[in-house]
Amino acid sequence: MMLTAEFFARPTLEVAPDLLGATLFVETDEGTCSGRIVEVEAYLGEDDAASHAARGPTPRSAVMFGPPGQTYVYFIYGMHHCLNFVTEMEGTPGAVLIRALEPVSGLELMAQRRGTEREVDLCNGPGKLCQALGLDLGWNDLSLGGQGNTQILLKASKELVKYERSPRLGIKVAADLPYRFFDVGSSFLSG
DNA sequence: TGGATGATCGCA
DNA sequence: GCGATCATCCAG
Repeated sequence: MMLTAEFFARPTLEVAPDLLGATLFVETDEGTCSGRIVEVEAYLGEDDAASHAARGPTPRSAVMFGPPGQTYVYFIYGMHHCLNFVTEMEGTPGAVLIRALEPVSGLELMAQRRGTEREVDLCNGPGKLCQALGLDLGWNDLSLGGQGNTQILLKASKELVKYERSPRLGIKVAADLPYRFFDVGSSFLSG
């Protein structure tokens, strides 16, 4: 069962834990890679100072105010990309940051892109997984599925994932909010 | 523990 | 325009 925009058209804090266990597929000219989502973070609107949407829409954050299910990919620290999926109804900002994956397929390609053979180091961080999957700004504001030889897909989980919450990592404001969700038993987490 | 490295955004 | 900031990663 593939996840569609409908899955994301609800409160961000409900979508975030439900994404745990889902499988993310990224198809490119080089091949297809996939991984099981084991760690995410929720970013809200004006009540969340750490969110790019906290001060209203900007050229970058406008995607977060758009229709649910769209990708939100941004460039940070001069060298890394981060992948989110937009949540909430159109007009209401929200997104879920994908922080870590358990590699499932395309490990050879991911290892080549990452420059390491260590399976545990391929996707255990938001920047790492974008590098492993070949994601950059060209993947921003895309719909799930779509057409052509490059596409991004999400397959729902059949299992019930046991997860925990914690404060989000790598932020200095709103650092107390417990908006990080992670698979308790996974050994592919970031941090 | 700090340096790389450049887009983004608020304010001038 | 300008400079502070940044949802990170890696070497040392």
